[in-house]
Amino acid sequence: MATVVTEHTETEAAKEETMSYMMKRMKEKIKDKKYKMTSQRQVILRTFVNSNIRHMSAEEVFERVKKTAPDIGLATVYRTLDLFTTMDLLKKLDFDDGCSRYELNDHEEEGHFHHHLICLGCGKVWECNDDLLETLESILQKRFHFQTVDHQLKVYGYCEECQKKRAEEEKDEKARHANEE
Amino acid sequence: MATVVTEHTETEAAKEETMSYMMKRMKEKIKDKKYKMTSQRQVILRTFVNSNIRHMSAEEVFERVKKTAPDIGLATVYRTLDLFTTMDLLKKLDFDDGCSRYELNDHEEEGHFHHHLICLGCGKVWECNDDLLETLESILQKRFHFQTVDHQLKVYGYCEECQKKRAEEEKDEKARHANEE
DNA sequence: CTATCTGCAAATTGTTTGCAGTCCG
DNA sequence: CGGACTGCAAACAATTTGCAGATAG
Repeated sequence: MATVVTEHTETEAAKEETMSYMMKRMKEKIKDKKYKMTSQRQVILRTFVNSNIRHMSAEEVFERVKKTAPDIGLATVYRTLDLFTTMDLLKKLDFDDGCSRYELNDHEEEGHFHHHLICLGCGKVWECNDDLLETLESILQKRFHFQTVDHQLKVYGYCEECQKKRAEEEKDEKARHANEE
Repeated sequence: MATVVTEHTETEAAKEETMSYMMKRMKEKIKDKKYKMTSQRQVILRTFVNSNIRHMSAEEVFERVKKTAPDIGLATVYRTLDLFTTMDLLKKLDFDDGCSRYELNDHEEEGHFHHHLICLGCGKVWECNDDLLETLESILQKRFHFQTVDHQLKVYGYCEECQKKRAEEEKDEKARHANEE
């Protein structure tokens, strides 16, 4: 299973701000529907805001949350992540590493998507905020009459580091071949 | 689990051609490495070429292959699909419906990707061959020094049919609300 | 002949569900 | 108080693995 390491640098002040913003959104949306505000739900949301890791799997969230709330069950984590996803607080992602990942859905402005560069070498994931695809929707609408709600672009390739590694490996490979023959 | 229904119309003649082309590629690649040419592998590849269904899950392939080769095991199907994917004969896809799907990787020209429009209503998948993203790679290279090998764009939204359905449902919903109050 | 491949069954892994008890509103 | 929510354990579904026998080259 590839490790998805995406650091996220943010000042403490900025964190506070995101924190209260997300909390407010959660409280609004929870009141909106007939849901309840439980300690588990608060802790899980807080985990996303406080963590430097931007994309977390259910298991990762579970491990982190257990430190604050040791009695929590994995099933609750799954149920909460699911709920938050339908509430648009989180976004469910898939990096082909065998499990779903979730990230804070803090920029909810329409039409501003962000993409993921997934390194096939080390599995690291970069984020790329871009409006490259801004016009895509209108094209799809015209050509397929398809009403776009969201899209996810995954780009597979090699990061700078792995490009170097691979170049060296290839060199070694060739050297070995030359010796064998 | 959403059903992925993507029909693929092709004349018998075209099928024959794809068939022999794919078979040739398989034989080449199998000889290239130290792999062996088994009847199971041939049957599985043939299944992809002959089927009208473009994207198949392991289970679907298994069901189809069993008709020709009743003794085959599901594990073999998985192992073969995996092998074919690393051999670039197939492409592994993920439509978020709980299982991986595979499609024939017949157009191997670089830079010509095709995208999937996934309907959030009925789960149907459309294909959209397009060069919209042709310039993407060069931008990523410049900005992130990321060497792109492949990318996958998934577009979520509603197909024409489901747009109508949803409009009606909304109307009904409103009518019901009006009655209640 | 022998390394690769296969079928089978058992094991793993990520996720979901049923249920009895707990807790928010 | 009552329905929503929780933890637990059992259930599930997709995929993987170990192994003894089969088979391609």
